[in-house]
Amino acid sequence: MPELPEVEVVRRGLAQHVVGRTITTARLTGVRVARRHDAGPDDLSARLEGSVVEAADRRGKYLWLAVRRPGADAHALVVHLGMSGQLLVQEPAAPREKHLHATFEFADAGPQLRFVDQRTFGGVYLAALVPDPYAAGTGASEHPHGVPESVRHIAPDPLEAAYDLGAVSRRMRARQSAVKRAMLDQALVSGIGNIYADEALWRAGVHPERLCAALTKPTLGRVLHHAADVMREALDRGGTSFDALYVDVNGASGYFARSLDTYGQTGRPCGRCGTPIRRAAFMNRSSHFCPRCQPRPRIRRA
DNA sequence: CGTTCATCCTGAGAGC
DNA sequence: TGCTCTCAGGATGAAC
Repeated sequence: MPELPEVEVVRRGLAQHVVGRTITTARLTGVRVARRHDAGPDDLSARLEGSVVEAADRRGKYLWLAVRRPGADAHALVVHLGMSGQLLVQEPAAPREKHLHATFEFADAGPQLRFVDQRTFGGVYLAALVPDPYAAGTGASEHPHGVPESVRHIAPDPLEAAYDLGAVSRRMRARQSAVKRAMLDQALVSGIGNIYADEALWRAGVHPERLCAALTKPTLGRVLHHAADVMREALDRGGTSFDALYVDVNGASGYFARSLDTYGQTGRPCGRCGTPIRRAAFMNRSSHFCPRCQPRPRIRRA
């Protein structure tokens, strides 16, 4: 479940069903699912055995479990869901999903944690925890265990206290690139993907290919404000599910798909002006927008 | 700095 | 029925 609301739904499921339990066995199928774990799948399995899950944390689309073996430092079991990854909490006797890549068993012999991913763009790996480079410095951090070293380059997402909308819009304005490209840059602001970028731009009435530098600061602020807003609304409805690929840890779908105004609405009337929503290729993927509410940039880029 | 493009995979749906 | 083509919630690295 790729974007922030969907990943947060999964994180909450992990907090409820996995935190506090002790991992006895981690079974990885093949090498691909653990390809980002440099020492290989066997090392990952071995290092997880006997670990207690202390927390389920997230930044943007990156999810991790803080795990600790008795007497050792905490580490992060990082999970990225990619395009089609799922984390499911299932009884040991439950049938194996077709694209099951990892199974985590617990000392209580209760439900297992399973990683299922049709396309295997996602994966799991173990990483050291380092101090959050974006921590505000004052008071308690939202990430008391820190962040995985591999997540250091990921900027705070709009639902974090460390998120600074003013700073992001300032950095954005300095860019000579399309506004949608900047919104999808996880090192600038994290958690936004193709769906919520299109939705936020529709709400703000900004064409995805407008140059950041050509937009006013208030306009950029509005775009970012809408991005946070639409993701909060989606989270309230359990995320966006188009099919069975995007479900929570119990296999349940979210209900935000019916609330989408542009994404996947090609040809349907714009909710504001009735003009048919258009789809255009952009960054090797698709943008959806209203050609009337979101006029094209006047100057075409070379 | 930026951008485009390819790549990693599987499956669904359209058109022929 | 089957074939080909396009498309899909993402991230990364090469080449320009």
